[in-house]
Amino acid sequence: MIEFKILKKSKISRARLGLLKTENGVVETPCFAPVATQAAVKTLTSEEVEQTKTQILIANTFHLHLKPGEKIVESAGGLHKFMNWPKPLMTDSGGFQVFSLGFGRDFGTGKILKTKTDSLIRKGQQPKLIKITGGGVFFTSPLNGQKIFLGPRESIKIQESLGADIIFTFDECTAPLADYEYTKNSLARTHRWAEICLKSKKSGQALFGIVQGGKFKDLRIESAKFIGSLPFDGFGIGGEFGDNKKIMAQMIDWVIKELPEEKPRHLLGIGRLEDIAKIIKAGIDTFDCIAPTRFARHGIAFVSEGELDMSKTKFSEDKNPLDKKCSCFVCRNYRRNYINHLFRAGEITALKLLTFHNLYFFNSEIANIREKIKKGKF
RNA sequence: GCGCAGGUGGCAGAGCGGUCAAAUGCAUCAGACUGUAAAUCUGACGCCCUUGUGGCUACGGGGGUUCGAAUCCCUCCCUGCGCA
Repeated sequence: MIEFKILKKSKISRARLGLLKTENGVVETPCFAPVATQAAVKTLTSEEVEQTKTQILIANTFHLHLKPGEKIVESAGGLHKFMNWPKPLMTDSGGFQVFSLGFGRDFGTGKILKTKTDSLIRKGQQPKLIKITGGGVFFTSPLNGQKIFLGPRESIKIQESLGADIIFTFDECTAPLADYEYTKNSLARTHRWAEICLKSKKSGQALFGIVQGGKFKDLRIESAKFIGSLPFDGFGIGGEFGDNKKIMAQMIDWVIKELPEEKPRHLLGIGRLEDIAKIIKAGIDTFDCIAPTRFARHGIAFVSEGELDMSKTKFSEDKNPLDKKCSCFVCRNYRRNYINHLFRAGEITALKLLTFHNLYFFNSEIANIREKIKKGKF
């Protein structure tokens, strides 16, 4: 079980300062959760992740079900022991894979639409490789074509075996191309699944219900009201976030107003550097995103100036640390020219150094924000 | 000196008479990435412009055969290997 305590509410925004207590430790919120899909933050050991001041991780039900299978994790004593991460853990339900391996893959789109397209996903339409039904989703593993069925009961059962502190309801993350009717229909299904998840859970893990509804205000509000009315331990806000960033904050706003105040809210899959302040001000307590880790592997350092592509030649003679104000071991000990060299030389150390820095930098930025909230300045 | 094999875009390396401004890989440059199929993906990559079934210059140098040559012939230069 978890306990959520709100220490302070901002008077100038919806931001709040809180403590999320779990059996494996306390999370100071607002807080970022790095993504450890396959029970690992890519390039880092769990010990290294701890050194980035990370408080909580999120792993993935779908991927761990495929490999190595929840039985193996369970027999290892659960995810915490399996990956030697003694701190709080979340598992995503597999609902994101309904999108990422479905329409996301078919249309080559992410959760936020970049370019306007005429193609819309209409009610009744199915992705090429997966089949979404009322009872759950038939996946085709992209790895080997294996067929996997995941519904609310299956997802909860797997998540119980994995043993994270916080688990999520099985939902359908809808695509930004989904039209109103598709989204409405999908939402009804996601709501039904949420109730089933709630009923089928036997463990003492905290269960977060996920709000969907796409870009449609009435659906978002309807979803927040419905999910918010159920006895979840907290709430996830998922799905697409519109055609541009301006809409995103507004969409969070629609939802947050409808959710019970005393419970934690997790924003699923959002967290580029530029988003942090906005989403915390919108009232988000925790959020996860692959950006700091994946971008690191693609050469991007998150620093005070913004996102720097450390693989560019312009850094080949730059003797500065990644960020002058950052106190992580990478910034204390290494210079940009070295990291640039590592990238150009294809050395995997480059990926590790940037991953470490990005996480540390993210966590520091958010720690600063917590301080500001405490002082009433955020 | 003789014999053999070669000289192709930044590099490696295909092509061996037209569909070749020239495969592919690497390198380079630019862009993307938001609950991770991602140490990934996309695009550009001879020069010029009015950006096009456009123009120009190109496959070691020079000459030739041919309607047409990176591709065939002659010659020169260079490289590698072998033999003196």
